[in-house]
Amino acid sequence: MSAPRLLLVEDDPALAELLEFRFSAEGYAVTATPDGDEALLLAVEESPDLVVLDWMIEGTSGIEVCRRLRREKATAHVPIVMLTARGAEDDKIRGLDTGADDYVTKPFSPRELIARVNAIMRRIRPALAGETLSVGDLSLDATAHKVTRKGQVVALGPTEFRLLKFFMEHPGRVFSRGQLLDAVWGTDSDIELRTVDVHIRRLRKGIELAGSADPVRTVRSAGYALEAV
Amino acid sequence: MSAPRLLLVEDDPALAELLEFRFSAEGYAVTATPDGDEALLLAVEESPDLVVLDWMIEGTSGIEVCRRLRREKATAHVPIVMLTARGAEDDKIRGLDTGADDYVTKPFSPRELIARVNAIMRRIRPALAGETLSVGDLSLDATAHKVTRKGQVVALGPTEFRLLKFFMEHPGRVFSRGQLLDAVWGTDSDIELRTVDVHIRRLRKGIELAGSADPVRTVRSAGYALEAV
DNA sequence: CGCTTTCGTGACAACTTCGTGACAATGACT
DNA sequence: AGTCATTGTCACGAAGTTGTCACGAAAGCG
Repeated sequence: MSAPRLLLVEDDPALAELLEFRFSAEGYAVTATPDGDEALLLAVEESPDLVVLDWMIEGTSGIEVCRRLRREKATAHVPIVMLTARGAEDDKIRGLDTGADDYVTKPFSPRELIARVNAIMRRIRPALAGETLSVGDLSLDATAHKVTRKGQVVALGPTEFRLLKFFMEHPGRVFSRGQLLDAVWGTDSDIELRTVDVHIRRLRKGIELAGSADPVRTVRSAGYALEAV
Repeated sequence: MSAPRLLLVEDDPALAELLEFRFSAEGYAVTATPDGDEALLLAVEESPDLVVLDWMIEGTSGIEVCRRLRREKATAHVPIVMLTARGAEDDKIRGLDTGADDYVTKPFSPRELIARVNAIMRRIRPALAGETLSVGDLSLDATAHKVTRKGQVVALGPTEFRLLKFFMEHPGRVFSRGQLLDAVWGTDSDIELRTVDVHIRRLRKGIELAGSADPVRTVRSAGYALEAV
């Protein structure tokens, strides 16, 4: 599964940047624009999985963007989360049936918005549920116990899953076989160091993909690492 | 290892001291100030990796500090964790709106705050735990076990890696073959002195780069040194 | 300049470390 | 009981690394 695409339409530069950063960290591929007209173009070109739309924006107003998105066949069913100002117009806006899937009233916490977006994404694309680690073209959903590489779902054994998860929690860092045993098998396991090699091999075999390089790096006489970025 | 730097802005002396102690124990290099204006100066001077900011502080208010940090180019992307009073929902939310990355409501447990800070640190700087040595156009990441010269990744054998690391920990200093044997091979190694020459050669070959001078200096009848700067 | 000392270099055999296929033991599930 | 996936170990060969040596070049020195 490829990273879920998100179109962010917000004209406050500070807020836009913050949200773009947070959503990127959350594993979304974010496209941002402050302009309503440009948003309509981008919505068609990039076919995002979800649109976060500020009510007050330059160019075409947020609510108009919302209507037009619904009218266009290509974007008619994109989930839309509206950012609305708190105040007198609140009820009026809510009353208008523009087709938004959710509203978040300003001021809001990024965390709250992310939670709502994640909730919608889970509904649309169930595999996105829960906490998602993401390193390079790998992504791992801890709660759903699923791993994907470049969008392709990947089958791993329980041990390989834990091993990959540990690596993804510390991308780029080299771990000795002993450290991996402690972290993945448990501190009081009495297991041969070389056993790690075998599971590394099984992990590699599991996530191998034609045309893509092996992200697991072996560092001779030191251990293994998951290639960051 | 370059410890992650943390700027603590808190005007309650007891709480400040407690947090400073706990964060130090957690491995952070903590700079603390009770004053908002001073915090802005320190943020530029020390370029901390993260700022913990109390909402209610002397001098410039917490939220104003937050805004100004974002406005300054040097500090625009520093993660900020706000400490807010319970029930001050508006403050909390406005804090996030101005660019804080997370908030913790008082009263909180130090453990909770530390957990949040650690979480953000992991997200922002995954390789933070990794010390990266840097001498001239060489840089060495010990935890990732990677060496680069002018950005180019360089492949070294284990011994060459340790040798270079030792040199980079003492740039410019001349070491005799005996000293190098003790430092890189271990005190109780029974190895020919001339073997060092061979590994110096292998190191040179490994990091050689067209157009760049050899940073390894031979000091006749004394030993070797890594050219500083 | 000749002599001595010190260093750079290529070669190489001994040694480590790693990848891989196979296999038996285990436990879950039918 | 039987099937199946998973797991830990091992043995073997491939690949990389290491310490040593021999020889020649370079540097100091009277």
